[in-house]
Amino acid sequence: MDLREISRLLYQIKLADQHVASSFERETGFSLTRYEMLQVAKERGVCTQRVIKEEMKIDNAAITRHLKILEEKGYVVRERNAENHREMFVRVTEKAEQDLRYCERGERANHLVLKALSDEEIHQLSGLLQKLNSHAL
Amino acid sequence: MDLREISRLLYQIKLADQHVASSFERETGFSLTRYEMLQVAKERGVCTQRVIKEEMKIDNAAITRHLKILEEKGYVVRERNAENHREMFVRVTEKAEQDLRYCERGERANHLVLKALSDEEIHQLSGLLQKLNSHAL
DNA sequence: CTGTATTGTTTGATGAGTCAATAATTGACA
DNA sequence: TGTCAATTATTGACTCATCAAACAATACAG
Repeated sequence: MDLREISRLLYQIKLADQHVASSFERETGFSLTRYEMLQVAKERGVCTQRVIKEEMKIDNAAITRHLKILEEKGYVVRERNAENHREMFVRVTEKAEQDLRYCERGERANHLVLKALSDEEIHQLSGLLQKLNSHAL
Repeated sequence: MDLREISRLLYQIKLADQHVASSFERETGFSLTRYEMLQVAKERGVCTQRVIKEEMKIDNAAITRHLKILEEKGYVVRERNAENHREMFVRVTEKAEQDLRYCERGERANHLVLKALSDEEIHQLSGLLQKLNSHAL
């Protein structure tokens, strides 16, 4: 297993990410990251940006910027925690929930992965990625 | 298989890409993309940017910019094809070959993936990604 | 040949992510 | 109380990717 083979594999991951993320956005109208962000926020109920950051393993700066955009679009409401003014509470709006439900309903739900892989293979892939990601610092 | 599950999977791919690419760069000193680019160019011998673009499935603009950087660092030489002035020939230099050989030798060769996954699993992952990527336009 | 299409590369604008620096708030404690 | 450290969010500077537009060189149709 030499470096060349590894770089080939890693480059395949990069390509997969690019394809898959752009097709997700094309088909749902949501960027993958912001979709995930909304879902996390929705599942958590009202929560701070820190919680989202930890769950998504994304940079602080990215969180702030995405949430600003989501706020402008009316998908989330943000307000400082009155008891700890460092924290910012985030809550998804009814509008967001509607739009999410809408794009879930569309049978456009991501074709790319489903077309390429069987349920069994998707499950396998997910397991491998989880293993890989859990080894990252 | 609903959209939420899919987005989780896709987000895992994104995270894997980020982890893996940054650890590759940390450990080899080469950005994954530029490493791959040098390898492709090396394997092809003298070739045009178009060939690299097709092999790597990367945007034209990205190719130009990476190659400029590689040129500044003395890793490639570029010159116009005398017989077709639209084309740019690329050739990797001796310096590049040396530095590549050097970083291959280092037993630092990418730990992350190797630590996380067995050879068997890496093989599986590679197969799944290939399948996934071949379904992208 | 001469205009039109096509090809290969380059450039500019934009979006997403990082890290590092800063600000603001809180908590601990001498 | 006053200062020092830690926490949370924000901002700025940078990299890397994309798309679209521009460009120069070539090919080709009449």
